[in-house]
Amino acid sequence: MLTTDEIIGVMSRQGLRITDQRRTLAKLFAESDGYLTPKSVYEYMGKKYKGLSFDTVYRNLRVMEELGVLEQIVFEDGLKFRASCNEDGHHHHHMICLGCEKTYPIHFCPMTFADAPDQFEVVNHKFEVFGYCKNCKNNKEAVAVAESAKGQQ
Amino acid sequence: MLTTDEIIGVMSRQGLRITDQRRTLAKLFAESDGYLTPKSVYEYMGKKYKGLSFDTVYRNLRVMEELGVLEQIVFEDGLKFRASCNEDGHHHHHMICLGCEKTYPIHFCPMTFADAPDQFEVVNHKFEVFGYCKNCKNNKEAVAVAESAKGQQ
DNA sequence: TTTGGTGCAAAAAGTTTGCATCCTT
DNA sequence: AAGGATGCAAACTTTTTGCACCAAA
Repeated sequence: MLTTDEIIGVMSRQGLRITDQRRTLAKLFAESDGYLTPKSVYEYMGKKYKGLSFDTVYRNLRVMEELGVLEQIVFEDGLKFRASCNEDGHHHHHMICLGCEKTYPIHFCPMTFADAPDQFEVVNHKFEVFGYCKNCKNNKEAVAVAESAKGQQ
Repeated sequence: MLTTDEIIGVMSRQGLRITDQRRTLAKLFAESDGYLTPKSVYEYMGKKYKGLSFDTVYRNLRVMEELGVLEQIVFEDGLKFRASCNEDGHHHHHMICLGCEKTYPIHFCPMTFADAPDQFEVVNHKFEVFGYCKNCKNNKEAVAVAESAKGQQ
C-alpha cells in the first residue's frame, strides 16, 4: 500500500499543490487499512480544519482517484475510498472484511479460467470476496455467546 | 429468467395486490434483457400512467427486490434492476455488456478455486465481467471507422 | 505574480417518508 | 368494507457547480 510520502510525491509530480489539508488526507489514507466513506473522511478532517467544506473533500477524493493514488469501490451502501495498493502494477483481487472493512489480497485471478463466450470482448472484470477476517469472526462469536447468555436469564 | 406471469404469481401469492401498474412493471422486466435504472423505469411507465410518481416506482422496485423477483446491482453510475434469473437456484455469474447492458451467464464460479486465506470466513462473493457483446462490438467498430473517415476529410 | 485550492452558497440528482385518497381484494 | 397502493409534497442524503478569496509555487 502507498505511504504518505508516496502519495504526496505522485500528487506533487503531477503538478498538484500540496496543501496542509492534502498532506493530512494522504496521511489518513496511508494509515487506514480499510475503506473510508466521503462522510467519514469529512468528519475526520473536520476535527482538524475548522470550517472545512464537503465539496473540497469530494474534489480531493476525485482528484486523488483520477491520479491513481486512491481506489474507489461502490458498496451496497455507497462509494468508498482507500489508498491504492497497485504501486507495483501487479494485478490482484481482494477479500473484504464486512466487520472492519480491511482488505486482504487474493492472487488468484478468475479471468485466466473464464473464457469469454461467443465473441464477447472483455474490457474489465470485478472479483471481490466478502466475509469476516479472523479477528472479526471471533468478535462475532463472542457477541453471539453474550446474546445467547442474555436470552437465558 | 422469470416471465411476466411468474412475477405476478409470486407477488400475488405473497399477498401483494396486483394493480395495473404492477402488471406493466412485471411485463417490462420480463421482456428486458438488461438492467434498468429507476429513472428509466419511471420514464417508461410515465408514458402509460399520466401523473405517475417517482416514489411509487421506488416502492415497487424495493418490494419486488425483497420478494426476490428482481435483482439489483450497484453499478459505478448507480443502482439498477433486472428480473431475477435464479428461479432454479442455480448459482452463476454474468458478463455484462457495456453497450446494451444485456447480461450473459457464466457458469464458471471462481470460488471453487480461490480458497480463503488465514481463516477468512467467506459469506459472499461478486464476479462480474464487463465488455462488449458481439453486436455492440460491431457497432463500436462501425463508429470508429466512420470517425476516422470524417477525420480524413 | 499566477494559477490552483478552498469555503460558501446553492443547485442538482437520487431516494425516502407522511398523509390523504383511491382501488384491489 | 378494509387495508394496501398511489399521488403529491416535502424532506433528506449525496454529489456537483459557480464564484470570490486565499495561498502554494
